Amino acid sequence: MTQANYNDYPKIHVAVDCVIFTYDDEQLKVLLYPRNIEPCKGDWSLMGGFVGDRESLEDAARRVLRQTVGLNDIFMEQVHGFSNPNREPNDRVISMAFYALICNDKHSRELVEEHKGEWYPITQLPPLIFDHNEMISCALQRLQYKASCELVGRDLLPEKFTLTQLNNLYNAIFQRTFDQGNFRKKIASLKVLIQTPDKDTSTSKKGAFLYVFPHNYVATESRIVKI
Amino acid sequence: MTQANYNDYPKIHVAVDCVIFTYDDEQLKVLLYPRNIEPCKGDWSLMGGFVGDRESLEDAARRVLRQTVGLNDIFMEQVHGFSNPNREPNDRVISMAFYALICNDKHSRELVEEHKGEWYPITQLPPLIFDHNEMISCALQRLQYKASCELVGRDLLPEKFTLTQLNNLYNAIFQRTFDQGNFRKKIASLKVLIQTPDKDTSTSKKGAFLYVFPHNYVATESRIVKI
DNA sequence: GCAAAAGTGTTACCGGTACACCCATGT
DNA sequence: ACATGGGTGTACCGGTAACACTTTTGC
Repeated sequence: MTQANYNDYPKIHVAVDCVIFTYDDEQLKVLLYPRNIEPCKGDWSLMGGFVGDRESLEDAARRVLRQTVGLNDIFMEQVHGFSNPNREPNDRVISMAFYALICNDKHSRELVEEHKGEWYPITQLPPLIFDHNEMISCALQRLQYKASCELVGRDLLPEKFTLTQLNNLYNAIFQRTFDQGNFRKKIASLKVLIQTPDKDTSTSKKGAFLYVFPHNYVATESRIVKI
Repeated sequence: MTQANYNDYPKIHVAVDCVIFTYDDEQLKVLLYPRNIEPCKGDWSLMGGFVGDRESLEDAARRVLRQTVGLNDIFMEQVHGFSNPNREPNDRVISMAFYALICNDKHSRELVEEHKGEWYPITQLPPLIFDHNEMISCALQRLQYKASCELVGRDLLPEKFTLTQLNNLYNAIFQRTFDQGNFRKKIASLKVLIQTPDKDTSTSKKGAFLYVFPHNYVATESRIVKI
């Protein structure tokens, strides 16, 4: 009886790299780090880590995120596997890119600073090591796709937010402007957000109603944005 | 000067598994194989293979496809990485699922028979080993997404085909029926297919015009199907 | 003539877009 | 009163869906 014997097959270093998005100052931003080892020491890169022996890709990504921004329950999704044998000059590493969405006011700024992390607007990214720029492009595409199918505010905005904030978030994600009136109508038609009695008066005299996501919001059935 | 030293990090077996789609008998079908080693010997599975030391995931998938259906230039795309440490009972393997589209009349039936491959309609899949059923679900979703953004007939239909055939292909992919008149209008509006002078008379007395894709067709700008 | 598949036409409706307009309020 | 951002209303246009209809041909 033939038994599976995988010993003859090569084993390979497997890593994850995280495209961490946040929304701050009306911009979609990505968290970058100066690489601390040669080659390319000091160049900008995504935060990553190797996958452990008994660890799934998702577990590895969660671990990296915990160590990077100090958060446990983060929305996170596979983007693409990068596996060109020459993608790293020194050694052979296959890396799975992930993207994650975090609220700007919930993560640990101390942890980020400790590793000299910097938030870069998606529109003003520096050159990154290896294929990390490509990872970010792929991640943005995924985020746009997700945002076109469902409301993504829960993961990027504060608990309570105004429709204008949500509108601006979508502007930032798709790098275009959505008409205010039409955007509000669309959101209203989805019937998912809950209007609170509270108003935000920081940006207007009239004050804008604050909205929240329902507790168990998963996804909407209908498309939010045509892509 | 700190140099990258990855020796301390674990190495892992990496594999690819291929969801090979074809269109035959008005059905979308997937190629399955009886597993030839224990555990689960004889159970249905996708065709896969380990990734070589100096091989990208894509190269490994192409190699598997060549060995499986005897074709070189196949449309093929990453689906998702499956990495649960316990996904295979005997050993730890991370597998990248790919999906591929092949014309039913171009692949090598001898090769397929040699390994006892069987084409199963997507609607009548048997239970598969490990997480292979999940791989197929993910692959179908990807295919539907692709087919919603661009015409996929080139990879699944014969060189020349009728609009009814294309209509039926879309019915099979989305597992619903598209109205004949509306579908034809949609295809016409895309202005990508080229009508040949030839007709297919095998399924009708009147005969239906045969169409071809232009040589360098890549993708349409506008959506074909709302999803 | 009739059946069957190919192919065209008609109409109603829904949703997106553009844009004008009203509302509330602090200064 | 007026500027500012919040919020609403309207009119148009294009695409989609449902469905009826015509065409061609073999039997």
